[in-house]
Amino acid sequence: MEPGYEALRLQNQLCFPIYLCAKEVVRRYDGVLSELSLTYTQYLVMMYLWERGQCNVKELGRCLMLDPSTLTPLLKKLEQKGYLTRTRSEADQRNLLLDLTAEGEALRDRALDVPARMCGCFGLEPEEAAELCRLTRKVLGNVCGRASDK
Amino acid sequence: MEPGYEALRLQNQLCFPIYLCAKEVVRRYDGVLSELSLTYTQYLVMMYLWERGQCNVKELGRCLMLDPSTLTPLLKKLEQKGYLTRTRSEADQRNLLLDLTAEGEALRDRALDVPARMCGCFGLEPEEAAELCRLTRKVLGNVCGRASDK
DNA sequence: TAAAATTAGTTTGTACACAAAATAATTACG
DNA sequence: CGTAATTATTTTGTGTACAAACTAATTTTA
Repeated sequence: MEPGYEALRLQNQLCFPIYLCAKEVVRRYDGVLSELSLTYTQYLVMMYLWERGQCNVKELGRCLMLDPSTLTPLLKKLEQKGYLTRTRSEADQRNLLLDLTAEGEALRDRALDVPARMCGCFGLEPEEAAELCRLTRKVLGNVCGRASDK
Repeated sequence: MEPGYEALRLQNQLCFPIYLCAKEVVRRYDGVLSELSLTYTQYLVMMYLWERGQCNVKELGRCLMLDPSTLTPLLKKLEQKGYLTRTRSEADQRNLLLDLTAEGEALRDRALDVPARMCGCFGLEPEEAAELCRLTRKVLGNVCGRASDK
């Protein structure tokens, strides 16, 4: 109708399908992960710990790109569920050390089929999945790099 | 190290770059949109209203894929900022009609350069952007369709 | 047409997500 | 060595985001 506003049309925004896609994927994960008493973000934390073992909040936040103020309450919840312990480092009391409990370790086996179940519902061919991975990583690299914004 | 857990490695999760990409893109938008006193989600609502004009909460939620309970407080904030009005429909008091104010309409011109500024920081070639759009829409279609999960 | 079912929106509760400020511990420096 | 600067985490405040329960209005139906 009005000219000059095409760029502002919702259907022309690349950000919109990206935003929706991420939101719905996370939602689908949450449905499956509820069986393990985990949310999507909690699942990311557990994957990190299963793979790398003990770490502190800063390192976890750097690898998952999460703010420490997001992690503090989340880690307390995982501790309450009995999946990890939070202990101040002897060497440097500023560092909070995160360690899996036996129950946290055991959860790994119960999570083994989650990736396959979720990947199946994406409905992408293998090459498409690889390309989606490449493109999202590319955008991520550009958007996060210090901006030459203006 | 341990065998059998490759599928659970963070680097093998397609969901992770999708999740990060969306989060960082929204964050970048928020930075730019703060000049207009809008958040990313509020910007989506304004784009819908700029394009389609009056609507009710249900229709807005259907098109933006947002829960009405997310929209209620968000719309109250947009009303407080003076960008829209919330009025019960005469014909059917259940419907809450959303209308742009003059200030809300005027905001459209101030938002005109947002798409170009943001698109530029994605750093994608036009074909890549088109492919990313296609792939995220495809995943969205599969993930949202009633699940043949299990 | 009066009760039942449906519909639209709001409220409540839980869980991210991050900026900014605050706190506590350690390191650097004068 | 003692104070300033730095570092790691937590707290506070704001803003989504959705499930479930709730309210009010309308439509269906017995």
